[in-house]
Amino acid sequence: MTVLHPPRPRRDLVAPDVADAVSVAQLLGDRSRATILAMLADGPHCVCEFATALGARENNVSNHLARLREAGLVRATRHEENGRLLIYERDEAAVAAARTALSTLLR
Amino acid sequence: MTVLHPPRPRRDLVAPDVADAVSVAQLLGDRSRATILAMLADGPHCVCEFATALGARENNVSNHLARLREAGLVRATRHEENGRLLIYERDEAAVAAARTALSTLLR
DNA sequence: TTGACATATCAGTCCCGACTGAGATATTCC
DNA sequence: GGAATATCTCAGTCGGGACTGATATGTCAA
Repeated sequence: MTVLHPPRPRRDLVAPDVADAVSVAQLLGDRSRATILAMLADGPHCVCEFATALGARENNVSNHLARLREAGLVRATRHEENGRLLIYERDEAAVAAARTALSTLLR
Repeated sequence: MTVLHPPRPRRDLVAPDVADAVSVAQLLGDRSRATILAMLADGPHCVCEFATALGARENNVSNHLARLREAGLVRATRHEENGRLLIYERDEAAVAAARTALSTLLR
């Protein structure tokens, strides 16, 4: 398997734009946020469920959810019967876009 | 669109294992490493080509390549005609596994 | 209305990881 | 052999981001 490459390095290569994929990867690069997104794959959950599953404090989890919210990957609604609970669910369009960005980067 | 969720939070949820996807995401969460992987999508390159394309110093790029090497995503071989050059190429199997891990996380 | 529950916000601390500078190793050319 | 090129390694610095502690906001129940 011969490696094809000019004997003289090219100095005119331009770096592709990877900004979108990088910002998504930064979000997924934290265990708490990755776990949250994985748990949301099979339905919505409230903050305290993430906290107990992760063994993390709720304000900590809340911070991570804020990051995911600002990125548009999740959204929050109040529970209809128990209004104390904030129910988080994935924004499937945004998640699909994130998946595409990462897949494209590794294409 | 009604949110389905029990009025009492579940305390028995177990966090899924996301370790593989997280470590891949941590690698992609840096602009330099993401750019390197993207550039490698269309053929091998040497360190100095990444450095010029990124506007980064070569020892810096070398550090990022070491991280990618340790993760098994890339490998290095000497150039046949110009042995001073180290040619990096992607390990397509490892890249495919990384893509799968991320896609599964966002499934 | 008071208290408990669920979550958010904010300031402060701390640690990991990206970058720098310097020096070492490997290869080619003269 | 010695100079030049290409890359690596390592110690040190610095900033961003994750966590903590405390407090604020909103909701329900008695």
